[in-house]
Amino acid sequence: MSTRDRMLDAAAHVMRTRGLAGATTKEIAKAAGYSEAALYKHFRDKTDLFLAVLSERIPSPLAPLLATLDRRAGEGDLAATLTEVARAAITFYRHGFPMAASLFADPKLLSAYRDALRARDAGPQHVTRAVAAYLAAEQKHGRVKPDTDPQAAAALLIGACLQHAFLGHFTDQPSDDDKVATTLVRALTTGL
Amino acid sequence: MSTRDRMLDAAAHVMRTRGLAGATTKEIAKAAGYSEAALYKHFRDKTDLFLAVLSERIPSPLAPLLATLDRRAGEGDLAATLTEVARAAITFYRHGFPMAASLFADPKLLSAYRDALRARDAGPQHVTRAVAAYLAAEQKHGRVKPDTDPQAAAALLIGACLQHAFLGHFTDQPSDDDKVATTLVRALTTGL
DNA sequence: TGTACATCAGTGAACGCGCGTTCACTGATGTAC
DNA sequence: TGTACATCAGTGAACGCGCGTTCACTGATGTAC
Repeated sequence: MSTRDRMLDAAAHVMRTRGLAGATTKEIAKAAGYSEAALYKHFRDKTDLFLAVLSERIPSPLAPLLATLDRRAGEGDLAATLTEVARAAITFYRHGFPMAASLFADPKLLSAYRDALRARDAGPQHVTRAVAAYLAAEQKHGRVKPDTDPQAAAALLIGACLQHAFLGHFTDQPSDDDKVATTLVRALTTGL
Repeated sequence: MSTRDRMLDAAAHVMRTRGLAGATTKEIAKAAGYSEAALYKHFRDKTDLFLAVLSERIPSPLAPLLATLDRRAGEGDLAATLTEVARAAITFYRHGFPMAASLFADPKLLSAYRDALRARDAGPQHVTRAVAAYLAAEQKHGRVKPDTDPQAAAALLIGACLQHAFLGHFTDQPSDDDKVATTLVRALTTGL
């Protein structure tokens, strides 16, 4: 594992545990086991380091899963597939939330990150979009009502996952993610 | 308007526009039109000022609306009521999001705010809870399917509103909130 | 193989700066007699 | 009404501190002949 990787891991860890405000060069260097000066051998400045953390240390277990959705339309159990997606989304959001939210404390960093995401054609919109595409495909297979709006339905499900992860951090109480995912999908399927 | 109020307004404004990191005593004092020293005549320290801003300057147009929901069960158009709630939620979340998210940059401040909310029995969970109570009441009136889970349905709708506000900040593109609210409610009502 | 030099990862100590906070103060307004 | 004093909102200037960043450096490893 390279020095650079150790520094990124340390920075990600400090950002998650102490928040963006507590993620000083001193703390990060200490956590990585190097001097502060060493950080500057691998990153131009602190912003450069943060952007690297955001790009390389926000895991995306979601992307591979979403990529498989194309092929799954019309096959298997629709509700089970959606539940799997919801569970993954909750996990992903729970993990990424503190760091993503932190960015709002520093508009400059936020917009730099936004630009980086745009350049890679990535970003939080893509989750809902992929699920919407899946639902539209299922609709063509006749497994979703023809008058359902796939985009809106996807927004409901993914939004609820985001909120669940957010509330988990805000209220600090544990919860059974599997059960929540199942319940949300059932409610979405049933309607009012 | 009291000096204290002017200071709180200024602090809220700076926090929203420059982020928590840019909300220095210097910037806040300048925005309020007072010296930095004057801030300390009205607030013990910076944390005290921030907590006052959070408590007194995060508007809650939502609370009065949610309070009326009790009485609305069984009356008027269900979809219209939900759409009204969704619209208000989007507005509320859009306005409050940057400041709330900023808190994740400073875990100490976050937990102090969480304690303050708990003391007032307030917090983000209450929105979904109030909507769930409303849906449960409508269910008793027979206007919502008996096998629908009110809590989950409310989580879907409110979560989607939160996500919509979040994405609005993250991607910086404008959107037609009324249309989004309508579409979400219709998708929730229809089911898959 | 030995020697002389180059490269490179990493460091300790210092730097200037902007931060939150405090200090002794000023000048306006209120109060007592 | 005038005078002497108290109160109070607000200030300018200074404070110590921790921040991000840079500097001249060290010691280990690689390379040339």
